[in-house]
Parts: sequence; structure tokens; C-alpha cells
Amino acid sequence: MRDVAQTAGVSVSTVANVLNNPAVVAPATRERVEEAMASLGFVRSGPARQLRGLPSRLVGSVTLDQANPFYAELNRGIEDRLDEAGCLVLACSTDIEPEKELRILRLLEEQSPRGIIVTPTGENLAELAAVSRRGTPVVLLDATRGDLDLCAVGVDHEAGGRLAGDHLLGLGHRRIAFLSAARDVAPVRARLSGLRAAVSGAGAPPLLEVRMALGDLFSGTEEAVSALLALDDPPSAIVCLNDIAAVAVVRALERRGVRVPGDVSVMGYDDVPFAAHVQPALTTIRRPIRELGRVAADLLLAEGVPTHRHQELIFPPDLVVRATTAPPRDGS
Amino acid sequence: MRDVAQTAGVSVSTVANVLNNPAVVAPATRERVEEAMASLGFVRSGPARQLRGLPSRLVGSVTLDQANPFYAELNRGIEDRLDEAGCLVLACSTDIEPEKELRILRLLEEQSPRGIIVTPTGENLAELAAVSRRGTPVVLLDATRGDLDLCAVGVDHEAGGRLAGDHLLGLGHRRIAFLSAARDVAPVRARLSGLRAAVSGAGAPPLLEVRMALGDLFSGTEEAVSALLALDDPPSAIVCLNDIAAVAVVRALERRGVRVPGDVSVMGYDDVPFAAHVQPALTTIRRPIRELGRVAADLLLAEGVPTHRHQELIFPPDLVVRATTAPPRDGS
DNA sequence: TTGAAAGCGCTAACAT
DNA sequence: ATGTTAGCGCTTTCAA
Repeated sequence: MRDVAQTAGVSVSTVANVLNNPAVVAPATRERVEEAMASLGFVRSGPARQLRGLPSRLVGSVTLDQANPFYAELNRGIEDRLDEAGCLVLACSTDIEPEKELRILRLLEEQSPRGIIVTPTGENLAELAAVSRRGTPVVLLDATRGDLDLCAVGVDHEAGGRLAGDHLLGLGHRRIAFLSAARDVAPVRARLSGLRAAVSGAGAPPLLEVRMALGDLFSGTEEAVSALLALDDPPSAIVCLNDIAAVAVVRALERRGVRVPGDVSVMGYDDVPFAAHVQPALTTIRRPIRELGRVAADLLLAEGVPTHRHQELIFPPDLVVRATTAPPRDGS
Repeated sequence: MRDVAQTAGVSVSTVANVLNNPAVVAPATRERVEEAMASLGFVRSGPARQLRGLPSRLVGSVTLDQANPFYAELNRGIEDRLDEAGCLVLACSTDIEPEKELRILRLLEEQSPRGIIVTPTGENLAELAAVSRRGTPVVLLDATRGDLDLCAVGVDHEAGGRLAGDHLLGLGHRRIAFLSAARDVAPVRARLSGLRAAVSGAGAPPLLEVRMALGDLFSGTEEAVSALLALDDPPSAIVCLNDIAAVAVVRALERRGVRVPGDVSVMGYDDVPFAAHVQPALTTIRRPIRELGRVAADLLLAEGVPTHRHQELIFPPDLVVRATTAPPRDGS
């Protein structure tokens, strides 16, 4: 900026004025300064502006895995909303490892971002509150705020679980299994609990639960499916923690000669983009993924205004019936 | 930092020493300072460090759409490598709009990041060179550097197109179509050109080309498929610009009663994670997606060292034969 | 309409 | 082993 000033034959504060308050600068002077900026390839320094106390244009987004289509969509929703505000997304993945989450949180905090949107592993909630208290706004995504004084946007997963259960029960299924993952996370636990409530409320046999290994997307379901099939009284319906697992389960089942939905019904969760395009198309519980991201970004941006009050938004999920569910073969 | 110094009864530079050069501080003093930091909830200011000329921990990643599974994977590869270096990814999507790309580039440059990894729309290559010249390292991803003095990591898409063509030709197909998108981009053009070379080299009839509308993932193939099917002499094989389109094409075909691969063969490109898990599993051209991201991040990080010379890395793609290709029904 | 100067939080060279 | 100080690039009073 000093160079620009020199080249244009003005002082730095005049350059500052053409940048921040052009109306106050004489047209001739302004033009001269603008030429100097162009010829020197001048680029404002974000860090210097932040140091002066201006709002940062960076926002952290901490998800479990940005390669997972659900979080990729979420990040896109966040990005779209932030883009309108001239902000940029720092996309981070925790792999559900609390230590990694903590490390990322620290690193993010050091950048003094406008705020951080986080899908928590569940282990570091107190730390998140601390980050917020220190001055970096935090909004929880796909989590309930509990007694924390933070903004949160979530989904009623209990209702989602119930929706899945009621659909299957309505079809005549009684023997139902839930596929969860080796590492538990609150949103999945809530789905399980809603599903279990529906099942036991209908007087059906207790819900089966199997866990799949963590790993690459789509992997880890083989053993779980084998275990289920080896049961004396195998389930006629399997609801999966998410669409990715559901697609893998359908494949694993068909590879073993079990027809879907003829022999067993399968449900996913999320309704990620490809869920409608696999064969057979997935019956699933939808949540408005991009919208969730957009709203979280909105909340984050709103933390800037002085009158801001923290709030929690809960979205209801929907049942989307497609081709992986049908009545059970026999009466069981 | 001044507060910490005061609370610990030392000077700021002692605080700086426990931060950057702990060995030089007396254990007792160090402990006192560390306590002060903890009790005050001290967090280093990244912006201030950058202003002092220390390397930034931010790296921009500009892709066409971070919600697209291919770019989501790519970003994950970048993130994984950067994570080891203590850096964070700024994930941006251009939607193949040159103006948006330009806007994002400017915004990124203002943050004075360690560098920018970009999958270019193709319109702003000169600008990218300018960014680099101004001091922000740029590495091109999924693009050739041409005469630009930049690092680049790419894939030999001509070879990929040829691989697809040879596979289909080997199966006995003669009448082949390529599905591209309304907005053209260099990597797709290269695939087309490789495919065309294979087709004409085999003396088969000229390659058909249809374009699909841009829009949401998985949408826009309906009209293209209809157009192809309405032809006097419809193709017996369709190669798609990517796996997402291929999945949608398979669906569109089957919805019209056309069996895949019985009636027509379909190929994708990329081998994104779900390609192996759709039904029928997709025959496609694989490229090492995460690896591409990791290598790009490596190259970017390497720009820091003084002896660095720009380089271009080209990865060869592979043919992955699965279940969407088969010999044509008749001899055509 | 333009300029001078202080200071944001930090680091590094130097002095003690 | 610890302290003093200048300065990174910018914004923002305040003065001219």
C-alpha cells in the first residue's frame, strides 16, 4: 500500500480512502491511485485488516468426513450461503476422532475466523463452549445444544427413527434390525432410539442391533450382513444408519442371493443425492441437507449482530418410500 | 500476549520464547507463563504471525463443485496431506463459472494463503499465472500447464478416452456415443478426443456426441438419452463424461425398457466410490482421486523451499471392467 | 480533499 | 535467561 501511495504520489491514507471510502476522494486522485494499484498488482492483506479488528472472512466447517456425500452436500450449503456474504469455508474432517477434532479446533481458532460450524463427535462439547466463550462464535450442526449456550441446527432423529419403524411395521415387518457403526455418535443413537420406540410400541420382538466396522465409505457391512443372516430368526427388514451403508447392505444381500425387497427390506437415512439413483432406488428418511448447511451459515453470520441471541433450530425428517422396502415374504 | 506476560510477571518476549523456543526459558518461568496462558485462555493470533511474514497455514482449493463426489474425494486427499503439515483447506466451488472463479481467486489471494490448488474452468489461466507471479503459489489440478510456469498434476485423459474406446471396440461395438455436458471443460474434451481417435482408428462409424444440461448432480440426462434412442441408428454403447452421469444414464435407459448391458453398454469415468456399488456395477475409467489431491498438496507445500522448480505430473488412468458393458446384441 | 500518526498481536534482532 | 524495540500492512481518528 505504501508502494501504491508512492507510485501515485499520495499518502497511504489516501490509498486507504480509495479502498474504503472512494466517494471522499477527488476523481482525478482516485484514478491515479487505481492505476497505481493495477500496475503494481496490489492485493489487500486480509491478515492485516483482521489485525486491525475488522471481521474475518473465514469460517470453519468441521464435519466427520468431507468426502462423505452427506457432509459434502452440507459443506456446499454452507459455502453457498457464505459466498453471498463474501466469506470462505475452511473444510475439515475429524474422522470421529476426538483428539483430531480438538487439534482442528485449536488450529481454526488461531486463524481467528468469523466463526466455526461443527458437527461434533460428541466428546468435546465443553471445549466448544470454551471456544465460543473466548470469542469465536460456534454453531452446532446435527447436534442438540443441551445446556450449552450456543446456536444449533439439528434434525429430529428420534422422529426419523420412528418414521422408519412405522413404515416397516405398517408393511407388516416384525423382526427388524438396525445397523449402526463401531463408533457411536449422538444423531445415530437418536435414530436407534426412535426406531426402538416404534418397534416396542407395536409389540413387535425387540429390535436387533448390529454394528459395522468403520473404514472407507461403503466398506464394513459384509460381516454385519453375514451375522444377521446367520441368525436363527433373521430379520425381514434392516434399517441402516445412513444411505451409504444401506447401498452396501443391499449389495451384500444380493451377492448372497437374498433379494431386496423381496426377501428383506432395507432402509437408508439422509437421502443423499445418489439414493434415488441406485438400483433398486433406496427407501430412506430424508433431511434437507443443503438447507441445513445454509441455515447453519445464516446463524453463524447472525452472531455478528449485537442483539443476537443464541437459538436452536430443529428440522423434521421425511419418509421417502422407494424400491427397497416391501411387505415381508411370510407373515413374520 | 501482553496480558499473559503481565499475569506471569514477565515480558512479552519471554512469552514468545515459551511459544517458539521453549528450551531457552527457565523451567520455573516457563511453567508460570504456561499457567498464565491456560488461565487466560490464550490463543495465538494467526493473522498477526502472518503479518510478521511467517508462512500461512491456509491453502485454497478451488474445484468445480465440492458437492460432486469426485471433488469431495479430491478435497479429502488434499486435506489429508495438508493436515500432516498443520495446514487447513479453504474449499471453494466455481460451478464452472469463470466470473465466480475469478471472484474466489481474488478473495483467496487476499487471505495471503500458503498457496492455491485449482481445477480451472479454463477461462482464467492467465489470471492464475498472475496470481502466482504476485507471490501466491498456484498448482493446477486436472489440467495441463501448457506454457504457464506453474506446477500441475493431471491425468492423461486422451489415454482414458482411448481406453474406453478400445474396451468397447474390443467387445464388438461400432456405433458409440459420448455424453458430454453443456459447458465444456478441457479434461472432458481430452477424453472425447481420445475416444474419437480410438473409434476412427478402428474404422468404426464416426463417434456420436450428445450434450447434457448442467444442473443438479444426476439430472439432465433424460433428454440426452431420449435423443440418442430416437436416432435411426442408435448407438450400442454410451460413454459418459463421468460416473454420476453414467449412473443417471443407466437409470434413464432402464426406465425406457432398454437393458444395460444387454441392449446398450454404458461406461462412466473417474471410478468414484459409489461406482462399484450401484446395480449393475459401473464399468469405468479409474483415476487415483485421493492420490491426485495428495500429490497436488505435496507440490504446493514444496513451493516453499527455495530450490523449488515447477513440475508437471501426469497420472495414467485405468480401465475397470464391471457390469455395465457387454458385447452388442447384434453385430452392430 | 489529503496527510500524519498510533496501534492491532506478534517475532526476531539485539541488548542486558 | 530475560527484556527492549522495531516493524509487518492496514484502518482510523485527528489535523491541516
